[in-house]
Order: sequence, then C-alpha cells, then structure tokens
Amino acid sequence: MDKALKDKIEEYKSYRIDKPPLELIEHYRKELQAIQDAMEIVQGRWKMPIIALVCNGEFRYSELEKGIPKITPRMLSKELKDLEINELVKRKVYDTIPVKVTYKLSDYGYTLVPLIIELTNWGKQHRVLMKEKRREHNKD
Amino acid sequence: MDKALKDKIEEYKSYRIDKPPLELIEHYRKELQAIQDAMEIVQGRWKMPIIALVCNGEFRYSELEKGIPKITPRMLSKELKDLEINELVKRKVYDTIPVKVTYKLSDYGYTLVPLIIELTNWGKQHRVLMKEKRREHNKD
DNA sequence: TATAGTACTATACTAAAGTATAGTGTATCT
DNA sequence: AGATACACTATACTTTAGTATAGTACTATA
Repeated sequence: MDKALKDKIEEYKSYRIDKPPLELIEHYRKELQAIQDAMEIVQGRWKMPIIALVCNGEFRYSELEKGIPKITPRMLSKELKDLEINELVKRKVYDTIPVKVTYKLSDYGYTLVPLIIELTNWGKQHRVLMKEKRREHNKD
Repeated sequence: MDKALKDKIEEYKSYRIDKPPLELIEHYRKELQAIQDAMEIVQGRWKMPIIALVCNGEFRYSELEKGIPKITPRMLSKELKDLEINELVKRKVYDTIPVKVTYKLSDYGYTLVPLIIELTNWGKQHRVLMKEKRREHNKD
C-alpha cells in the first residue's frame, strides 16, 4: 500500500462518529435506512453495469447486449424495465420500420454517477491490491 | 427538484465519454470489470449495513445484532466471516472468561468509506424525492 | 436451581435472482 | 426460399441469498 492511500485512510477515519451509544444508534438508524433504500434500487449483478454503460450516451437494445457480455436477453429486458420504472433510464421508440428502440440515462439517473465513480475506483484499486498480494504470496 | 440538484446533474453529465464506439467499448470493458469486482465484495442485503456500522468503532457480536435490526445470527456470522476473509473487518478475541469478541473496520475497510458516503447520500435524497412525488400524486 | 447472556453453528427450508432455451413478428439481405 | 437482424417474451429450470428454528458450551445472576 502506498503513502497516498495510507493518508487517505487516515482521512476516511474521520467519518467515524464518536458519540455515546444512544446517539450513535439514532444516527445510524437513518444511515441504515438510506443504505437500504439505495441498495434496493442498485442491487443485483446487472444494474450497475447497465447504468455505467448508458451514462455514455444512447444505446440500442442490441448494442447493450453486445456491450454487457454474458447478460441474457431476459435479464437485460427485465433490468431495463426496472430502471425505467424507477425513472433512472429513459426508453425511446422511433417509429421507423422496423422499430428502433434506444435507452439512455435520465437526468435523475445521472445523480448515480458519483456512486458509480466511487464503485469503479474502488474496484480498480482493489484489483491492483489483489494482484500485488498474489505476487507477494508467490514469492514466498 | 431544486436548482442545486439540477446544476449537479449537468456537472455529472461530463462523466460521459464521447468517443468512437470501439474506444468506448475498450474504456467500458475496464469499468465493467472494476464494477463487478467491487460488487462481488459488497453485494447482498447486509454487507453495507455492517460496514457502515463498524466504521463507527469497535462492536461486539451482540451489539451488532441489536444495531442491525432483522439480521439473523446466521447471516451476521456469515457476513462477518466473508468480510474478514476479504480483510475489510478485523475480529479480535479477548481471552477473558467468558470470551469477548469484537469487530472493527480494518484500515483497508476504511477505503470503502467514500463509497458508503455516496450510497448513503444518494439513498437520503432518493427518499426525499419519493416523498415529494407521493405528495404531488396525492394532490391530483 | 432456573434463567439469561455470550458468541456463535447446524439443519432445513423458502424466496429471490439469474440462466438456458426457444419462440414471436416484421423486414431486409442473399 | 432461407438466413439474419431487431427487440424482445415465455417457460422451465438452477443457483444463490436469506430465513426460521433450534441447539452448543460456558458463565453470571436471582
């Protein structure tokens, strides 16, 4: 682990609230609720990958299928519908023949971008760390 | 939706990368991997709530049970074990009689704090928006 | 002696999430 | 005429996640 990361960790520790237990529990109750609300919407193997892709523009169904390896058509269509219901994704039907359908992030969907950035950053550095660790392990 | 949120949304849209399809796919492949790596560790109904609690200090098993309503002992012990394996949580056994066991975030665990903050913030504002929406709906 | 607390684990089960496979209707391409 | 693209949906199934309930081994307290 490098110095920059260590410094950051010290910074993050200030997130800790040192309060008497009752106050802490009260504070935490609200956090827990927020976390559960957010997770309900973002939960599952495919929602985040879909959002992360469609925040780069407008995509057709078949483009999403190609962009997100291993997703089945059933999952793609179900997850898109879920995201549409929660107004995170907008579906647009062009009345050409044959029809063209595209999906893009709604304005509200863009509020998830900071979360996606954090998730992606954490995932990237986690992968680096795991690689380092495996290398160290093999050295022994 | 207030002006501040609208401005933020415009800001978030700059996350979008407007590149030719091939470059975009290449860029996205790495993001997808990171997202999936991160989600693997953080996935499920209980991991985030546990991490959000233990980042406030050191907790005994029974305190966690009380702090996280509706979690069953099986889930708590399983999730704590998972988090320990991934070195996000540290388990400490005091050799008193009877034994006392505590859990706290590891330094590495603290790197998840920015993600938790984002998740919590998003969940909070989402709840506010849903409330507004229900109120509008009832007005009609 | 009975009850409660501590930190769990075991077993059996249900519910939710995800997969596999096939099929629909329309249109164009070969 | 047959194959392929498009945007899905239906059905059946498997896997994973989570729940319910009970129990362990120890100790302290009433």
